[in-house]
Amino acid sequence: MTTAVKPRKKQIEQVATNLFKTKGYSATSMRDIAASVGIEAASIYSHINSKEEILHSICFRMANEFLTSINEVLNANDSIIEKFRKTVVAHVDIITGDVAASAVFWNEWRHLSEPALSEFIAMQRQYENTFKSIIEQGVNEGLFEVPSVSFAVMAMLSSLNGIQKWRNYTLPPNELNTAFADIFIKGLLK
Amino acid sequence: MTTAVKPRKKQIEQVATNLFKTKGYSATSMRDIAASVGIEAASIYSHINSKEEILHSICFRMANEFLTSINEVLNANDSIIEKFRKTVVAHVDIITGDVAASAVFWNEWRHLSEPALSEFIAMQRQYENTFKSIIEQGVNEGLFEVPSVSFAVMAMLSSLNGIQKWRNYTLPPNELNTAFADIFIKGLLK
DNA sequence: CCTACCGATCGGTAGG
DNA sequence: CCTACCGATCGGTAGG
Repeated sequence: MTTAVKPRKKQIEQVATNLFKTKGYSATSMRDIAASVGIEAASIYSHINSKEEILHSICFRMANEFLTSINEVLNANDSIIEKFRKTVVAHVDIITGDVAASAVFWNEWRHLSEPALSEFIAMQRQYENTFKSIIEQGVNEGLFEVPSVSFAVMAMLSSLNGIQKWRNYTLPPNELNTAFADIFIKGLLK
Repeated sequence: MTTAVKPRKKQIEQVATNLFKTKGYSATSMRDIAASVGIEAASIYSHINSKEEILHSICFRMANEFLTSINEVLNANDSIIEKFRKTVVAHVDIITGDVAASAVFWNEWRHLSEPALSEFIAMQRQYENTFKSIIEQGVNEGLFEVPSVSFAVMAMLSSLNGIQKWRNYTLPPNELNTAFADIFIKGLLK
């Protein structure tokens, strides 16, 4: 029986992700990460170049996942309500699929330095704007009624992204995604 | 014309709150705070005992505000929908009333050490449970329909608490509070 | 409120 | 992947 050995680099990133989530990026030292992996701090640098490189990798991987997912939904041939539902479900699935990485993505990106910081913020805005265009279309079709489209997007995203702070999921992931879709579709309907 | 001079201690706390919000508690040094106030780092200690004391003060002040507010609503003689509405409005008002302190309350409390940490978590739970009891009563009266009361509370609170991360309010505070109440009442109604 | 300073810890490097 | 170590910075104190 062979044991699947996780490549060190992946292991370091995973351990770091969990520590970044629990303690925060700044409060997590390279020695914390090394100790969790079971090696010396200096040895980490055989696999990665800096602490920020790990943060960069997590933040941009998640940002790409979110953007890829919303673009797929956008290109499908669905009603606007269905597009909205699919976007919410996909967003929740990405979060529950990797809660630790989502927490880092949402809470620790501010510790990126330029130019990565600006790039990351631009990706965030792009995602928000795509989501906004979906709600906007729902309003234009007379299906949704909102006091402000920006408000609706931000209220939604804050709610979904908050999952990573929950002490428990309250519902299993495959019910959580549709529960979110339902509550917000109802909330936005005219 | 006399200029109202802010007592040093209050000034230090306010400056620290803003820095904790922007950079995070761990990444904010006493020297950062001192520089923003315009004094030397060592001079801070004439007014406060430790960095954590500032965090403690912010977190517990906000926790008490939230708990006081929800208990007032609970004791009023209103319909359950009205209680729900008032709770949401009050919650949003507290956040928009001090966004920086709310951000610290929501994002930095994990850096408290025991026994304050456990006390703080208990207060959070108490608030969530009170909110939960309001929704539960709405369900019992046949007004609300939710897949899980815990889910509804957490989805709500995540959404409201997310305000502190918004790049802009999307709506002025006196419309934001009722917009939140409306969207979630609609979302929870049977 | 300042100067001067403490021990601890940080991210990271040299060299093997 | 390790030992040994670097300069910088941390929260905080002594003493005025």
